[in-house]
Amino acid sequence: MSWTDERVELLKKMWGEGQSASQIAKELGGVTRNAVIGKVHRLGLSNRSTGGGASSETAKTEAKAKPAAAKPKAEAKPKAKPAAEPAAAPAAAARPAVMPARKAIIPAGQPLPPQPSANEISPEALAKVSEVEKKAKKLSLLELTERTCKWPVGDPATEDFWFCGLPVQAGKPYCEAHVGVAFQPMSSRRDRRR
DNA sequence: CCCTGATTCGC
DNA sequence: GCGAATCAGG
Repeated sequence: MSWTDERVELLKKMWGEGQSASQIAKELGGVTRNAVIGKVHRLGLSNRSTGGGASSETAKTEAKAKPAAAKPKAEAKPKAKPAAEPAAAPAAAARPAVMPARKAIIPAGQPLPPQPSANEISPEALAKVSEVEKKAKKLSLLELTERTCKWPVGDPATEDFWFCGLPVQAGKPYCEAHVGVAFQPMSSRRDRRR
């Protein structure tokens, strides 16, 4: 498998949506997540904050030891926009030309409501939670393990209290549904050193 | 053990 | 340029 335009495009799209490398790899097929990550890096879109802010947190407890590796800050985005540019309503009101910034025009696709919401739990996530709680294992505190969702349900002061107990996803304390309401944001894993 | 992304390095 | 191996961490 090679990185055709289409595949790269899908990669960019999914990565932009915050999909994990493994998910992207699975979707693409024929590649491993390593390949995806490698490509992501080569494309220079490893981190999604390009907004000009020079926010490279690499200075931590670094006494000395500086790898001094060549780090090309590849930027320069080609202008080619393959497709999906509505460009509708050109005859509308004149553009003030004082656009604050390039506000991405939403292609009006079907599944794309990733509006930059600050902190707001999606109704879907909440719905998923209540749905999940129905089939929760209702574990007691002592029954919790490393791999059981520790989301509390009910009032601890009463006997009507239990923990979700569903299998957790990855090192998180909750199952997928509860992780969804516990924290919104993207995968936050930072810090790299060597 | 599951997963995540990051980096290295031989190809 | 590519990606498996490896690393580092949740």
